[in-house]
Amino acid sequence: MIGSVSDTQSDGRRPVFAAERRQRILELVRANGAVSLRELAQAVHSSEVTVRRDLRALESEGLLNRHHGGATLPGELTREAGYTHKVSLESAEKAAIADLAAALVEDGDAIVIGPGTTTQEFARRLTRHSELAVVTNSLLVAQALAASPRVEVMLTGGTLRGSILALVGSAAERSVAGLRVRRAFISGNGLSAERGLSTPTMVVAGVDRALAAAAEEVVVLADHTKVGIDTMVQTIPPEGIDHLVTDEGAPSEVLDELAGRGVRLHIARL
Amino acid sequence: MIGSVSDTQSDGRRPVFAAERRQRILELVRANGAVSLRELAQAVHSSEVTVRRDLRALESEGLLNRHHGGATLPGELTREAGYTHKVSLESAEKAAIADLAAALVEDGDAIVIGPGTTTQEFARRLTRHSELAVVTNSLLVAQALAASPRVEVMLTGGTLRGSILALVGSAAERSVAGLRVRRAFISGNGLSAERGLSTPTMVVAGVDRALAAAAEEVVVLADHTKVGIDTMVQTIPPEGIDHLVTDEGAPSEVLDELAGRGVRLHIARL
DNA sequence: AGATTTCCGATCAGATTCGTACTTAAACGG
DNA sequence: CCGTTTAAGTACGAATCTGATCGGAAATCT
Repeated sequence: MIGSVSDTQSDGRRPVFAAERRQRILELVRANGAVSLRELAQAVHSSEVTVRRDLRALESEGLLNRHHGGATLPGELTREAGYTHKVSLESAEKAAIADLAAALVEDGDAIVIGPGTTTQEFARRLTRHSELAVVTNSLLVAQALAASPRVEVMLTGGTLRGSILALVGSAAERSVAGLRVRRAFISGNGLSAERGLSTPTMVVAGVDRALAAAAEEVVVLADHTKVGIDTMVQTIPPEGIDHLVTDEGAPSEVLDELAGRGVRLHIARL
Repeated sequence: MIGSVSDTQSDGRRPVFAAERRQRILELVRANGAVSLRELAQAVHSSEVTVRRDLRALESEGLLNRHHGGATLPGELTREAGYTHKVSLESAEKAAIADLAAALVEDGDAIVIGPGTTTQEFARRLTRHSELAVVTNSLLVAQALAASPRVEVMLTGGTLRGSILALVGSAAERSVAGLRVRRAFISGNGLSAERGLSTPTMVVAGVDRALAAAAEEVVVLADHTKVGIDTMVQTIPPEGIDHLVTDEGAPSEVLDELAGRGVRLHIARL
């Protein structure tokens, strides 16, 4: 379709090919960070429907993010891969999971807590424990425990990832390298029987692995919307997971498979 | 990116997407710790109803806490009684000091920021800078800068001191050991000409020293209530202080003495 | 403790935008 | 020369976003 160079009439009219138009759209979005659909249509001399189609294609390639009214760069405005939208209504499930997971913690324990809204909820449950030592890379988890005088909170170092308010990077991984705790409580964006726990970004995966490596046992906290889902980067293989805390909505075939690989299941009832 | 598209007069209409607006709201809440609903509505040029909806969505994602009249950072301690009380006190002086100190930062700098209400205020002024690298041991400073994509924030590791939401201890000191930045912006509880900067607790003093040691120049931020005061542990001797940013109320004899020891003075005018 | 003011939640209406179906135009091949 | 295929434009119903209003709840003041 693009190969039809035979007809290059170089006079006043410009034959705008689809690829050329999309490239121009990308340039505009990159230059301004956010451009409205109307402006784009005007800029490339096409109808809004055409631009919409282009945007859909570009979005599927991950080159930009589409919103109501226009498009933006990926990364700047996006939080973690949009999974947070789904999670927004599951607060009851999360609370139940957090309750159940808190039962796995005993006074005097040393534990690791990873970032995530579920683990944050879990951390709130620990304020009544005594003589707890908690290592985390999540600012929200740290703040949830900051007011508890009998819980010692250690934060890993690292560069701050603003979208999830957690510390990542080589410094974060190094700072837990010499650590040894009893249990690590980790969340993620997807959990499948084949690939285990996974998240959509590399840097987050790196620290998650490091956190898990510091613990004798790994406890995964995942509500049912994440069970059976695979995202880009694998963090913990199924064999590395010792406990899974989830809620009733999780597909049983995935749970059975995980149990077959040695994962102990804890199902929270609402 | 917000300021760059501010030429609304020429076009008469600017595309503000929902996601963009929410991001801006988050930015404001993180930078100020607590923002009223009315202020938010005014800042994003939307109705209060819309902001309320946004807040509801953001709260369900755990990114902020909302309550009557506005929203605050997530985490219980952020609006601890003593803390917000202190923030409101002398806010005019602190703001003036922060403004003046922000002028000492240039795009592309690498700086260190210590904990404290004044330095937190100072950090808020840096959200518009580009290509900034900030190292801090204060969770509040980190959160103030979390939403700025052009500022890289690195947190030291360490054990969390809940009362000031800052990281202390040997791990914190170690993590800045190999660091070298241009300027360190430090606050404290007292500043006298004889003993320099001081704080009432040992562990805080330890990190303050470590932070100062990582910078070529040390900038002390202290409002007039701290000038002439000595507290228990000395952190930085007067010779180690390169700049002092304070306000008009500071006793001139102390300032003169400090100037005589090589401290460059920056007096903020209200 | 009671009254007043402020703020929140819910419902409704207006406007814009999105998705899909349908139509038109051009290119390609026989 | 004509049918088929692909891209682009038009149209319309559906979904979404925003702003306004009103009853009720919460906080503040006296």
